[in-house]
Amino acid sequence: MQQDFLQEKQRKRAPSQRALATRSKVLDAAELVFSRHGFDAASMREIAQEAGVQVALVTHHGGSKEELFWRVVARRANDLSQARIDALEMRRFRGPLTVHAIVECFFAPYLEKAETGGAGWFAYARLVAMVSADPRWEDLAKICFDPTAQVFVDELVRLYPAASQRAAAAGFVYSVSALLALLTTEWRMQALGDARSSLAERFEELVCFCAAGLDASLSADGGV
Amino acid sequence: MQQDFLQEKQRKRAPSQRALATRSKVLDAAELVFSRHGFDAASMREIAQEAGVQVALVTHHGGSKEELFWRVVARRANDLSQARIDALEMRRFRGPLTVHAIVECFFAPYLEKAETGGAGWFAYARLVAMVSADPRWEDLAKICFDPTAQVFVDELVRLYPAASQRAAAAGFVYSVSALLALLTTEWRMQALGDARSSLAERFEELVCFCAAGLDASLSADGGV
DNA sequence: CCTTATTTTGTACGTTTGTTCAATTTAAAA
DNA sequence: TTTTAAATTGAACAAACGTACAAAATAAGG
Repeated sequence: MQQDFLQEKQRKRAPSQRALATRSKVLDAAELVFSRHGFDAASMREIAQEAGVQVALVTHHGGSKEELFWRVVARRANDLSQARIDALEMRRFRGPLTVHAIVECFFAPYLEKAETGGAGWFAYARLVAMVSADPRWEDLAKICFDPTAQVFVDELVRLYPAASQRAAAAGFVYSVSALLALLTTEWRMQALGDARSSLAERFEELVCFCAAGLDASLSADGGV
Repeated sequence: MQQDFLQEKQRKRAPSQRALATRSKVLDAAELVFSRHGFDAASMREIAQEAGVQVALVTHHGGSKEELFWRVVARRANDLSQARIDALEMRRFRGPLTVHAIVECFFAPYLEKAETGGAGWFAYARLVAMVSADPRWEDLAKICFDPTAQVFVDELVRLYPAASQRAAAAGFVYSVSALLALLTTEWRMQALGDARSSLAERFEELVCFCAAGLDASLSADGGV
């Protein structure tokens, strides 16, 4: 479902361990630099420098700049999507789903990965925000994000049969945008509020926010 | 409060009417092109072509590319901020404020301008989203957006005395991010939902979403 | 009308960009 | 060990970028 939108050319030999390591370094560096400057302001040369390799190696492992961005985004997308689907399935065994539970199953897996998986996941959140905001990445979003999103939207519709698919999708987009705001615009919040709090606390607070918002807008919805 | 962060050089003559017209054309074109491609992918040459003038004229009226972006954002910021403050003041006369009313006073003025003020306001929403998402524009946001935002956050704190300033600011940021999502990522929603609806309908739905979310997260908040 | 500040034109400069390619080194496969 | 596919190097390319500047055209102020 994920490896087939830009396949490698056919190989006659297995890649060396060093080659695999460099490929990882390149993708890590690209992830970091893309998240730092955005797609356009990021340069292949800075990515190369960050990875400690030659510029041509970035092209060799990542393809064109645009292909490289696709690869970086797609690399973590499967992992995260699977964790979300799993969380939803697990949650089903513990009784009927609530809005709060649905939102939590979508949000929590990222939090877990971000807290245990290192800085890469934090950079990744910024990339997701870029993809979600820029129509230029519409196809990428369609492939990497939409299938999982659709599962959760469907779950919302099942919970609010009177609500329209459109309203559920809208509420879901609002929720995700709030999540991305939490992850990417801490500087904005610190400018408006004072004290700090842990990431986990803010997550729980956000889940409440979104669950209540979804409940209100989907309960009120006429269902056209 | 708004014209003094990048002043013009002192003039000995009033600008001609043609000059003012071209300046407007340049700012309009810049607004359009910035919103189309983002700051980095936008080029001074495309802005010039869009405005139908020479490249050097864009520099002459807008300054450097970065200064030009500041001018474009600041141009509508005052107008919109004033409308929001006015809406809040007007609303006070009609009885005590509710969360729903506070959110509506912040959201509605933009809707009104977008529906009557032409395509520029739609492009402007994308610029606001860029400024809000990119730390590079922190100072710009601080000058153009924060004062008004602070007023609304304070209003929330007044309504929920037990809630912390931090929680109120977070809820406000979530709400604004959802508003920007509504205005800038219609393509994402259409991918997940089916039927369409009017902008005004979606606005009212979003106000419900945010009001309920704010109420839930600010009522639950311990108030540290 | 005359003066000259300002606006507009046209062009050019130096830099950085993404991408390409031949040569060299490395290591998988036989 | 030999072969050779793959990885890596280093350099170069044309194109596009933001910016600067002198010359020409325009119009405000007196």
